[in-house]
Amino acid sequence: MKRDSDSGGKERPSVVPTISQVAKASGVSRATVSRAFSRPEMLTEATVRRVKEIAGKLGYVPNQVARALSTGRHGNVALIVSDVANPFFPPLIRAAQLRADQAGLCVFLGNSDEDPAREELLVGRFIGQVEGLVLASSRLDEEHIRRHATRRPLVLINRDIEGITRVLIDTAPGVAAAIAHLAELGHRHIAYVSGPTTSWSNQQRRNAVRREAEKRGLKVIAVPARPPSYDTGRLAATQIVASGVTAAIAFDDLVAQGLMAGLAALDVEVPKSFSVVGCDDVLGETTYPPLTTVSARCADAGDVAVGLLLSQMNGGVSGEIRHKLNSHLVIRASTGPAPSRRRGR
Amino acid sequence: MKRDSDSGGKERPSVVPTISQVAKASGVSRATVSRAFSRPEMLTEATVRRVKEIAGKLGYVPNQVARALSTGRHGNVALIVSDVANPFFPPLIRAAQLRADQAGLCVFLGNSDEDPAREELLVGRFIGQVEGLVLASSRLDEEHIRRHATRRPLVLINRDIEGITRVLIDTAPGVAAAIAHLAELGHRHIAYVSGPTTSWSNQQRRNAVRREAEKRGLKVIAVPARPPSYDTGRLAATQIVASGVTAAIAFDDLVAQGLMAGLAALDVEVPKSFSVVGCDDVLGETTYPPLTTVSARCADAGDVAVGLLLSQMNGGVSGEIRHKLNSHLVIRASTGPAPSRRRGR
DNA sequence: GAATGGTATGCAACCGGTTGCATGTCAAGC
DNA sequence: GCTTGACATGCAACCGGTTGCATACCATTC
Repeated sequence: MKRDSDSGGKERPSVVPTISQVAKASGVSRATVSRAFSRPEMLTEATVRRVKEIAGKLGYVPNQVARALSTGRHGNVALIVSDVANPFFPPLIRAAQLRADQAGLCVFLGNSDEDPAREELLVGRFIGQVEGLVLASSRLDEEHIRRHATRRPLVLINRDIEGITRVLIDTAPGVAAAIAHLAELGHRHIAYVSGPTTSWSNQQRRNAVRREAEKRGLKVIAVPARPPSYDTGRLAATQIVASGVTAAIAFDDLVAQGLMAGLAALDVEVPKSFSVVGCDDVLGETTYPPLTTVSARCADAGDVAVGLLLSQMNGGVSGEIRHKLNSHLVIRASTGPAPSRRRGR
Repeated sequence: MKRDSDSGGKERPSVVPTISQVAKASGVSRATVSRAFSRPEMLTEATVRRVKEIAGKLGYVPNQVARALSTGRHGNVALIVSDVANPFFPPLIRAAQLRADQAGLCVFLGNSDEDPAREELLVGRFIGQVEGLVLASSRLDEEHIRRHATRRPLVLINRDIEGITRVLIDTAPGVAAAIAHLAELGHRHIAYVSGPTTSWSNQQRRNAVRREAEKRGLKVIAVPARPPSYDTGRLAATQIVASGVTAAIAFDDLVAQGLMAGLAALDVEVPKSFSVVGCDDVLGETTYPPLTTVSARCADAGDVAVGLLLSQMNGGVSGEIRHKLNSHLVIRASTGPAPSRRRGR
C-alpha cells in the first residue's frame, strides 16, 4: 500500500533504502546492519566499515520512527510557549533549541496563544512522540499538568507547582533594586502596571513591588494593562499620569515601551518628569529613551529547563528541583530624579 | 527491555495501554480496535461505541509512532528558520503553526543560526519523521535543497529556486513606493543600507532601490550593515552622514532602528534633517520616531507556505508554484521633507 | 430451502528497526 | 588433538499499530 502510493501517485522516487536492502547488498543479516549503526563496538572493525560504506553508497539512513517504536526512545522533546510573538520567548526558544541540539534531540514547538484548551490539545498531540516536555508560562491548570507529568518527564518555566521540576525566573531581587533605585532618585509615589492575574511572574513582581515599597515608605498604586502589550501599556498612560505618581514599574518591557509612547503623546517627558522601569530586558537599548529594566535572563531559562529535562530523562533525578534564576537591575536612560513638587505639572 | 526500564528504573507507571489490551478487554480483535479509531465507518455503530468506551476507561490513546511506521504518515512537518530571535520570524512561525494546527499536524522547529552546516544537520534529523519541510531564508546551497526536495515535499520562503515550490515576499513594489515617497519629499541623494549578500531579499531590495532611483534620477550609494542587526545599523550612521545623503532605506527594520539610534547619537534629527525607511514592518510603531517602512506581511508567508506544503502532501500539485506576496509602504514619522541645501549641516 | 450478496469481523503479514539468545569460528591452553 | 572460552554474527521475536483478504453471518430473492 505504502510502496504503491509512493511509486505510483507521485514521482517522488523515495529511494530510501531499508535495513534489509543494506543487509542483502552487503551480505550480512539485518541485525548486523543495525548494530553497525547503533552498537558498532559489538562488531569487527572491518564489518562496520564495509556495512557503512555500502549503506552510504545506497544512501541509507536509519529510520527514526522504526527505531523509536522498538526502543521507546524517539529523540524528540516538546516546548510549548504561551506566545511565540512575545519578545520574551524567542531568546528562550533559541537557547532551548541549542541545548537540545547538543544532545541530538529534535524539538517540537507549540504555541498555546494563551489558551488552556489549545495547550491541552498540543500536549496531547506531542506526548506520544516525545521523551519529555517543557512548558513555558503554562496556562494549564495544576491538575492537568500533574497528570501529564506522570506520563513523561516534564519541566515548567515560570510556574510553581510543588513536586514538579521547574525553573523560575525570580525577578524579586531585580524589582527590589528598581524600587531602591527609584527611592534614591526621590520618587515617593509609584505605579505598578500589572499583567495577567494568572501569571506567576506577575504575582512575583507585584508582591516584590509592594514589599519593597512598604519597607521604604513609598506609596504604590496598581494599574492594569491586560493583556500585556504595547497597546495596553500606551492606554494606561492617562490613568497613571492622572493618579499623580512620578514613576512606574511595568509588568514587562513591552508594556513599559507602550507606556513611554503614551506618556510622549501626553507631553510628559521621560525621564525628566516621569521615570519608567521595564521587566525582562528583551528590548535592549532599542527603546527611546533606552529603558531601565529588570533583566530576567530568559535565555538561561530555556537552557536550564532543557538541561533539567535531559537529566530527568536519563536516569531521572530523584527529588524535585526548584531552580531559581535570579535577576538584576539594568539602569539605562528612562529613569531620573523625581521632579520637584512645585515645578511639576 | 523497554517494559523493564519503564517499570523498573523510574516509578513512572507508564500505564499506556496498547491496542492488544483494549482488544482483549473488549473481546474483539486488534484489527477491530484499530478500525474503531481510524475507520469507524467500517464497523457497527454498537461495536465502535463499546470499543471506544472501554478504550476510554483504560486510557488508551493510539500510538502515533507505531501508526506512522505502518502508514508512513507521521502527521509532522518541520519549519527551519535562520534566526528565531530576529523579529521577522516569530510572526511567521506563529502563522505557520496555526495553519499546521488546523490540519492536525505537529511542527518541529529548527534554528539554523545562519549556518548552512547546522541547517543541513537539522534537515537530516527531521526528514525521517516529517511529511514535509518548510525552509525559511535557507542558507543551504541549491544542490542540497534540490536533493532534499526529492525526498519530501518542500517549500521555500524567500529563496528562489526554479522547480521548487516557493513563496517570495516581493518587496520591490514597496521599496519602489518608498523611493517615490522620498523623491516627492525632495530627497536627491539616498543610501541603501544593505544586508547579507547571499540573501534573496537583500538582492531584491537592492535592485529595486537602484532601478527606481535611476528612473527618478536620484543618486544612491550602498553602505553595508553585516550581519544585519541593531548594532551594525547604528555603526553605519557615521559613514552615512559623512556621505552627504539625506535619506536612507535599510535592509530591515532592525537595521533602520539602529541607524536612527546612531543618528541620534550624532545629533542628527529624524525626520527633520534625515529620513529613514525600514523594511519588514515588524516593529510597528514602537520605534522612536515611529518608522516608515515597507510592510512585508511576514505572517502571511508562514501561512501560505504551510498551505502549499499541505496541498503538495495531499495528492501533490503537479507543476511548480512560485507564490509572490506583495508589499506596500507604511508611512509613519521617520520620513520628512529633505532639508534645504543651504540650511543643512 | 438453497443460492446470492452484502457486511461486520478476524487472521496474519507487514512497516523498519532492536535485541536476547543460540550458534559458529578461531586461537589459546592442556 | 581436543577442550575451552571469547567473540562475531545470525535467528527470530518483538515494538504497536494498519490493512488485504478470507470467512462467517444474516437477510433477500427465486
